Amino acid sequence: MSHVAEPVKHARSWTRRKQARPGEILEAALSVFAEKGFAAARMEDIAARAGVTKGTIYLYFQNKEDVFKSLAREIVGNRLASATKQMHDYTGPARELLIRLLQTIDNFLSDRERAMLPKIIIAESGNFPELARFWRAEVIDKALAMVSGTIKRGIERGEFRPVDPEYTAKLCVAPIMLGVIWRNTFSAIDPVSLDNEKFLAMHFDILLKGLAPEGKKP
Amino acid sequence: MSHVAEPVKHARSWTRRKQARPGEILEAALSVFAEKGFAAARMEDIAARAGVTKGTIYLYFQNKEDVFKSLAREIVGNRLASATKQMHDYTGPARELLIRLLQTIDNFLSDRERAMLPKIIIAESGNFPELARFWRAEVIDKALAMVSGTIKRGIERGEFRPVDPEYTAKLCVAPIMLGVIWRNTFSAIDPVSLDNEKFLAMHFDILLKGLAPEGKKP
Amino acid sequence: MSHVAEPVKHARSWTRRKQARPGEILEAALSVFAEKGFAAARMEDIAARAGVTKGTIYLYFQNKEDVFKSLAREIVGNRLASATKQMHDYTGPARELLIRLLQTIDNFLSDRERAMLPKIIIAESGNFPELARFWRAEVIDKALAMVSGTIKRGIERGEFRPVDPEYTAKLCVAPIMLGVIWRNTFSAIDPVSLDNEKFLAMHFDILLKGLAPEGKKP
Amino acid sequence: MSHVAEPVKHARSWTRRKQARPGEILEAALSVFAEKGFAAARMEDIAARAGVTKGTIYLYFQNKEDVFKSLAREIVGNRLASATKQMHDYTGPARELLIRLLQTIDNFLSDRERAMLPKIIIAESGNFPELARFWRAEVIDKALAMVSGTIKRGIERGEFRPVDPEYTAKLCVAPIMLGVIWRNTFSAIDPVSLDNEKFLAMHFDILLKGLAPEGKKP
DNA sequence: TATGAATGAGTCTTCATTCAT
DNA sequence: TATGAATGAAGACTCATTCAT
Repeated sequence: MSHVAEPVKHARSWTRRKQARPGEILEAALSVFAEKGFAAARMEDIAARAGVTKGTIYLYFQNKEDVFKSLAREIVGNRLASATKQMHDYTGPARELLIRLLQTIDNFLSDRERAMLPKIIIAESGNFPELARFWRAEVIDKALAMVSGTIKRGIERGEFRPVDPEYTAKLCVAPIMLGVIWRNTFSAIDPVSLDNEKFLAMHFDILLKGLAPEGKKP
Repeated sequence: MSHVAEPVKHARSWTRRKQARPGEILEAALSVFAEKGFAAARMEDIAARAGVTKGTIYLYFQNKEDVFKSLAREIVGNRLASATKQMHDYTGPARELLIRLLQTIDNFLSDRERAMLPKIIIAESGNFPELARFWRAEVIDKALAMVSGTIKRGIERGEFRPVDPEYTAKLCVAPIMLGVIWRNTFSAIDPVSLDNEKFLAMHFDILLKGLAPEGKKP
Repeated sequence: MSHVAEPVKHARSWTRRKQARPGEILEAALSVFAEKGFAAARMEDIAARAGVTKGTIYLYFQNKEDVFKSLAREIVGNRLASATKQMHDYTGPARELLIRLLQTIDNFLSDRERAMLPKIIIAESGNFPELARFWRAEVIDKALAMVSGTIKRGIERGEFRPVDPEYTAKLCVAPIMLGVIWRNTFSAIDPVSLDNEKFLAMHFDILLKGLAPEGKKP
Repeated sequence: MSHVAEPVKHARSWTRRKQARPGEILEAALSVFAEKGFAAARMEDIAARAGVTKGTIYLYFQNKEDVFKSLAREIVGNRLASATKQMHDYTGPARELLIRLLQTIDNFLSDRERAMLPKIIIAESGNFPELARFWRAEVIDKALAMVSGTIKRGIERGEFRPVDPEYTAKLCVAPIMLGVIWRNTFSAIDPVSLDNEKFLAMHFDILLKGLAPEGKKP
C-alpha cells in the first residue's frame, strides 16, 4: 500500500490513447499531490507515474494548477449524486439509515483514489482557497446535509433524543474523517495502526447509545 | 581571511539552542508553514514576518528543514509534560477527569500558535516521515495514552461500560481534532462556521451517554 | 519496420523543390516571421495559417530554418530578373527612367507578400548572416546597380549634375525603404500614417530638382 | 566593432555596486537584443555580458520583458529633451539649422549604444506594439516635429520653396535612418560599406538644392 | 500525403543558501 | 549579530521535431 513512484505500465507501450490519457494523468497526479503536496510535486514525477513525459501533460492541461483543480473536480464527480438519491428513497428506521449512510461515506473516502483528497484539501486550503470553497460546498456540505437530515428524521420518529442535527452530523462524521486522515498520515510509518472495521463498529455503538432517547434501550 | 569570525556552528543538526534563538523566527515560520506548506513557504516570507532578513535565519538554523523540524519540536515542548503530571495526581471520578482532559487537549490545540501544527503534520507527513513519527510518538501517543488511561480507570470504577480503551480514546479525540482542522481549513472562507463551545458540549454529552453502563443513568 | 515508406529526403539542404512545395506554407511563414521574427514564430502558427498541421511542413522542409531560408530565396526569385531586363532595353531620358525604376522598386516592395521582407532581413541579420549576405548580393546590390546605372547614364547625358552614382542611388532608394519599413512597423498602431503616393511624388520632386544641372530648370 | 559575447570586466571583480548594476545590465541587454532579437536573446547571455549571473538580473528587473522595456525607455531618456531646447533658441538661417539638426539626429542615432535601437523597434514592433507606440510618440514624432518646424520656418523666411513640411521632414530623415539600419544590418558582412560622412554630405547637397526656391541659387 | 500525439532539449524564473561587509 | 547582493541548482513550461497511423 506504499505509494512509491513506479511508472504504471499500461497494456502496450506505444499505442495512442487520446481518450485515456487525461484520466491516467489525473490519477498519477492524485497520488503525487497527496504524497508531496502541491508545491513539492514535480510535473516530471506526475508524468513518470502516468507513464508519459512532461510535455504530454501540457497537451491536456494548461499548467500544474489546472491539473490540480481538474483533479479535485473530477475525482468527486459522479458517485456523490447517486449516493444522495439512494438515501432519499429509504423508508426504514433512521438508526439503520444513519449507519448505512456513514458506512457509505466511509467507503467513499476509503477508496484508494479518493482517500488522498481530504489530506490535499487540508494541506492546500491556504494556497487554493477556491479549492476549499468548492469542496466545502460540493462535497462536505452535501454529505453533512444527508447525515443531519437523517438525524432530524430520527428525532421526529422518536428514535433519537432531541439534539442539534447539524452539530451532531459533524460528530458522526468526525471519526470517519479522522480515520481517513490517520491512515493517510501514518500508513508509511506504522502500517497496521488502525482496524477500521472495529473502529467504525465502536463508533456506531457509542454513538447510537449516546443518541438514544432517555430511558430507552438503544 | 584569517581574522574573520567563525560562523556559528551549532552542535550538529538536532540540538536545542536555547539561549540565542529568537523565538520570533519559529513563530513566524509556524504561521508561514501553516499557510503555505513546507515547499511553498519562502525563507524571505518567514524572515519578513519575523522582522529580520533572510541571512539572519541562517545564524540560528542550518537550513529550511532545520527551521521546520525545530519548529515541530519546540512548539510542543514544555507544556505537554506538565499536563501529563497534573492528570496523574487526580483522584476524582473518571467522567469528570475525562472531560477535563479532553478540554485540556482542546485548549492545547486551540492555542493560536499550536492550532496550525496538526495541519502541518498532515500535509507534510509524506515529505517528512520522521516528523510524523516524532509527533506520533511524542504527542499523539502520549495524549491518547492519557485518555485511554482515564477510560480504563472509568471502566474499572464502573463509571463506563466495558469498551476498548485505545479505540475509544481515538473516538474521544476525533471531534476535537476535526474541530481544529476544520477551523484551520475553512476559517478563511467562512469565519463563523463552528461554535467550538457548543460543539464540545454536545460531543461530551453524547459521548458520556454512549459510554454509560447499561441501565444506568449517565 | 521494413515496409514503412521512406520519409521524403530532399536533395540535401539547399535545393529548390519546385513541384510539390505548397507555396501556401511559405506565404504563411512569411507573414508569421514578419510578425514575430524568426525565434518567436511557432511552426504551429505557420501551419495553422497555411491550413495544414505541423507535421505537414516537415514533408516539404527540413526544419524551421529551412523554411525561413527557402522563404527568403523563393519570394524574391523570379520577378527581379524580369524587372532588370526591362530596364536595359529602355532608351528614353534618364530622368523618366529613374522615376520609373524607383516606382518599380516601390511596387516590388509594396506587394503585400514582399513588404515584410526588409523587416525580416533587418531583424534577423544577426541570427542569419548568410541571409543578409544573400539578400545584399541578390537583391539590394542588383537593385542599386540598376539605379546607379541609370544615374550614371543621366550624368553622361547631361540630365543630372555630376554626383557619385552609388551613393546617390542609395539616397534615391532610402525614402522608399523607409516607407516600407514605416508602414510595416507602425501600421498596427496608426493605420493611416503615410500617404505613399504623395510621399513618393514629393521625393521625386525634390530629388530631381536636387539632381538638376546648375542653371538648368529640371 | 563586432559584438562578440565577451563579459565586460569591471574594475574589481567582487565589490558590490548596487547602483551600477541595472545600468550595466541594460547595456548588456541592448547589445544582446540587438544581435538576436527579443525572443532569441537568452537571459544568461545578457547576464554573462554584464558580468553577473542569471539570478542577479531578477534582482533589478521583473522579467525579460521588463528588461526590454526598461531598455527602450532608459536609453533615449535625457538627451532628446536637451536637443529640443537647443533648436528653439536658434535664430540663424533655416538651412543651416536644418543641417545642424539632421546632423544631431545622425549623431544621436550613431552613438554605439543607441544605434541598435531602431533595429530593435523595427524587429519587435509586432511583438511589442506598446513599444512601437512609445517610440513613435516619444522619439520619432518629436524628432520629426523639430525637423518639420525648421522646414516651415525656412519656407516662411523664403529660404525653401513651399513644400509639405511633414512629408519633407520624413524625406530629410530617411537617409539617416537608412544609414543607421544599413550599418547595423550589414556591418558584420562587409565592414566598410558606407562612408557616413560622405553619404550625409551628398544627402544635404541634393536636399538643399531640391528645396531651393525656383530661380534661386541655393 | 497528412495527421497530431508524444517527446525532450532549451529557457525563463524562483528561491534556498552563501558571504563580504 | 545582521544585512542583502549575488549565486546557481531546480523546476515549470514551450515548442521544434519525430513517428505511428
